Amino acid sequence: MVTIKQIAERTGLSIPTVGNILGRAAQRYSPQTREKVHKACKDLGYMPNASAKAVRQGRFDCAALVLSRSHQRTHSYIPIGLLDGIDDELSQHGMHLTVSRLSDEELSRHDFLPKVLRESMADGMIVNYTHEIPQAMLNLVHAQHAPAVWVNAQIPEDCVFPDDLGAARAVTEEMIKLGHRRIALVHMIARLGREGAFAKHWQGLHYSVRDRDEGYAKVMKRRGLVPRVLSHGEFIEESEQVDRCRALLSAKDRPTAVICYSENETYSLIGAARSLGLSIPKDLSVVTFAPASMWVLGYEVSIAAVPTEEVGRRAVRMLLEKISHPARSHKPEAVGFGLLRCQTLGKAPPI
Amino acid sequence: MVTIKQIAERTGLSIPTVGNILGRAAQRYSPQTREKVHKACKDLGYMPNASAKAVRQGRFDCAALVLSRSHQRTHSYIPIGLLDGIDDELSQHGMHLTVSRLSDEELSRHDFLPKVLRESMADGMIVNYTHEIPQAMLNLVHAQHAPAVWVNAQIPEDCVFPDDLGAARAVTEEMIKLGHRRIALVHMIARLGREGAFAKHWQGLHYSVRDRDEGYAKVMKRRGLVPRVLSHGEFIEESEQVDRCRALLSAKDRPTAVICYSENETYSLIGAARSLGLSIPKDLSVVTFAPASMWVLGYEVSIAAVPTEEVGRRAVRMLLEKISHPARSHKPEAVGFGLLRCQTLGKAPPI
DNA sequence: ATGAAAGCGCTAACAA
DNA sequence: TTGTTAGCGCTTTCAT
Repeated sequence: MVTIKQIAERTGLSIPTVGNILGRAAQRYSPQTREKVHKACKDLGYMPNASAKAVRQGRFDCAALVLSRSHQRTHSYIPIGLLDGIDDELSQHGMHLTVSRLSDEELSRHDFLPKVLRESMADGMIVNYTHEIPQAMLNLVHAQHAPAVWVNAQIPEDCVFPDDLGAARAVTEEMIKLGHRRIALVHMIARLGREGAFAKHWQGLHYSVRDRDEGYAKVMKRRGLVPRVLSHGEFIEESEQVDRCRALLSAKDRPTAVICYSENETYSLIGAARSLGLSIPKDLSVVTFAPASMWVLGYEVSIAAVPTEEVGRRAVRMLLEKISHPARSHKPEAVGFGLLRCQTLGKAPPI
Repeated sequence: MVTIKQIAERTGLSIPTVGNILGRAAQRYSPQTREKVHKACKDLGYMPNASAKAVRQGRFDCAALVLSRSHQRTHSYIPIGLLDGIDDELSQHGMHLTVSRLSDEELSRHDFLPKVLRESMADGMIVNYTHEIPQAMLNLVHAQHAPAVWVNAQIPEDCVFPDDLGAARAVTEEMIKLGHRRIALVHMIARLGREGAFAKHWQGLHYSVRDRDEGYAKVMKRRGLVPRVLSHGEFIEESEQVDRCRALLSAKDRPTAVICYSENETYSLIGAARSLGLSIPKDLSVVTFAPASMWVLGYEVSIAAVPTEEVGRRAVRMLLEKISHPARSHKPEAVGFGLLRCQTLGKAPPI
């Protein structure tokens, strides 16, 4: 490892001189000296040691992202947008990111915690522990003595999450504006855990399940329309999902517009629609919640675009605030969705 | 921040005593003293400062994961398995992970590099820069003076990647063993960049495109069969993909088995098959490359399971080797796929 | 414009 | 069994 000491020796200057020139006080020195130092650095391939700086400054210039690992099977992906948003915003402030995953089992065993939670190495944490946040998790974060911001979760304070409620409302309103009256919400609730249990009363489900349902249902009722949901409170085997969609779409009073909870439902629904000879969007409009535009069976689907990247950015900004003023707490921030209108959303057919 | 100094003051012991008790030399001290120290730590909420340790030990106990950001639009996801594999293996060795993304544009601007590449903060790096690795990238990594391992890329040394060649061979062999003769490979090459250009001769494409094609084609030829690929050397609009699959499947000599490059093709292909009334796997077998099992229109699709997690683990092991012995270089490691047989792979229909 | 001295939190060698 | 001393790489006064 090349150190400023070596640069000092090579240039015949003192250690602080080199440090100052490479740091914030460069203008105090003569151009020649500066040049000499920079040349030596280039020659030797010097890079500052982030840890030494951190020790001295009492600040890591680092944020930790804690990811929940509990639902690995069902959520095979990390929203890359979250990483993008977080990392972009962090690097604008000269900070970097360390990442760690934490499973439910590890929550209890204090001897088996990830390093990020055992040692201090970050100025704050962004916690992506979205489903019901266990007390043990709150304790762990508290034990860190570091400011924390939750993403993708609704808690009383210090959290940033996509505004699923507003988005569901907006999509429903938009469909009604297009003349739709029979609008359904399709959400095949996934099996929770190994035992095949599923949630009652939203228990153990991500808040978006409740909020998307609620936003949709409230607007429907306010307009005097009847909400129809396939299918909360019931677990549907993957193998049956298409059939259930077919049943929904072949009923006499079939919906003319469907809001899908996510990509999964969209594939089944559009597949079912095609197999019934329904054409999109003439006979059926489809909008789905998704992070980015998606093509299904030749259609570019209209999207309520989950603002994952913006959530990341806002979380970082909130975290930086908290790092500066640890005492202050912040109100929950709901980040608005974009509504991306593509081929699959159109006027209601005449009835 | 709570330091061992404060623990020392509170317990009336010396700083090194506290440090030793919390570190590797605990057994040298009396149970009472140890207990006193541990109690004080718990009371004050002490956590060791990772940076201070790093400075002193000349070792960060940290690996950096550098992600390419270049194909953000098309690759909206990070394979979580990679993170899982890397982080699991790292934490078994008391190390943690920092993450950074790097776009093609940033490669050139040395003033706009991510911190991980400007400062030293990791003992080594895992580089996930999969498409043609630019010289600038190699220079950057070299400038770090830190050992590096590439994942998901084929370079002359120090890389770990999924064995797409072997997997394609294995899948093709398996289909032939089941009696299939007319086997096709479906891969709708994605548009590269904004201009809609697409690759010739695999240029600018991920190695898996070439290797999956090659593995498939070689086995076909060796068995005296004719490889049929939809469609290399041609860019197919998303809106046309289903129609192209329909064309493929409605020809008189239609394939009885299809290997899909990825999820995308699988949706289109199975959609087309269903719309033609083909039943799966009676009339048509389907296998796709994918990270995990997937359900499409009611079928659980047979999978060549990309061993992303294992790639991560192996990369870490190779990296640790390199950290211990920086001079040694390692031969490329190809990690085998699992073949997950589900509903969509069956015997060839009688012709 | 440059350097000397001190110290961040932790650890390792050695002394007592 | 415990304490002393020294030092990792860097930054921050404060002299010169």
